[in-house]
Amino acid sequence: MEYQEAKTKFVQTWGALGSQWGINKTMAQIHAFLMVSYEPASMEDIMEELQISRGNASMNLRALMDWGIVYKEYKTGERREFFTAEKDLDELAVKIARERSKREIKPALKVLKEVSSINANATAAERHFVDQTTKLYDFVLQADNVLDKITEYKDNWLAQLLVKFMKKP
Amino acid sequence: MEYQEAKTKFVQTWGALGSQWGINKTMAQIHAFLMVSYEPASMEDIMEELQISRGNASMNLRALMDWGIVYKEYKTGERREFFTAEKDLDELAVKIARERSKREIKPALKVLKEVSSINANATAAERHFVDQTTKLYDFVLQADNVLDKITEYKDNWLAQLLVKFMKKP
DNA sequence: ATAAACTTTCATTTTTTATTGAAACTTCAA
DNA sequence: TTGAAGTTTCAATAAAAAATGAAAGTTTAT
Repeated sequence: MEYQEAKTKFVQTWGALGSQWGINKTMAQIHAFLMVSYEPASMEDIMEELQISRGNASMNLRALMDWGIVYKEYKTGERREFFTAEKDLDELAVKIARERSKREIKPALKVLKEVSSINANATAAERHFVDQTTKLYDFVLQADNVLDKITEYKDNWLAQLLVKFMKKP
Repeated sequence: MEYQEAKTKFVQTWGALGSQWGINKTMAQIHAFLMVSYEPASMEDIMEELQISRGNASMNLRALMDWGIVYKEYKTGERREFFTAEKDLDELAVKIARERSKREIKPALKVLKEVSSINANATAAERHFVDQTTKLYDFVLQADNVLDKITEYKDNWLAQLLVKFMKKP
């Protein structure tokens, strides 16, 4: 396999992985492309490489910047804007984790809290509902806290986590 | 809020969370419904509660059973099949993690390995590509290993993880 | 102030994904 | 062995999500 083929394959795979995890395919592809680009890329470069429209490129670049994992760059003497991706993987993981926690997990927690707090214990079914949603709330809250904790390490959190787990108690 | 309303809200929310994470909405809703059901539910019950067709219910129940998080139950003297969800949250998380690792992460790793192993170091761009995809491979591999390790604990892995992280080194 | 170079927006269209429903299949009881 | 009660399959359809592209908006140089 040579360079161009490998690059395309990588971008496609990353895009597919993205969709499986609820991230728009093109967004994941642009990110993949920028991650392996040696130099900052212009919107034209991206449109060309991924064969997508200007609007699509613009909207997904904006989304990636909102996530904090793609940056705009200005080259002196150049009118156009260029883009680069966060390339530090620890930093990338932390940002994705934070963003998904904020956008998806925290709102879900709020609802879990609400529905587990209803006043209903007339029937066994009602008691079971309250019991189960309470457990779920506790579980998700704890998971979210762990996520917070480990991302505090920032640098090398994954390696540290592995070390901790190698020496079982 | 009373019981029925809370139940519906919970099922809807769990369904929405599912789609955000790449799991078909109905599949997540059926799972949510079964998790808070005190008694095993028949296909009719599920169709009724979620207002979905027989085919849809059948296909998503099958998928949930493939994931190992919903079980068939037979009631003596009953012709119909009943369904229950895995209710132990540690067990549930472990099964989901395993399945997603097997279906999505492992295949992605295979591709990362491939594309990072190409023979290309003629240009700076080529070297950067190999370097970056190698790092990504290592990172994803490590993450997948951590996932494996922590799910080995099975019972209460989340709590243990939190404990480990409370006492920072 | 003008216009060239570039970016953003959003109504429309396309693509992808999920759902339906009816036919085929299975199982069990009589 | 027949048929009633139930389940599965899958081609057709519907719904949801993503992409297009042209018009509107910005920015900068002159």
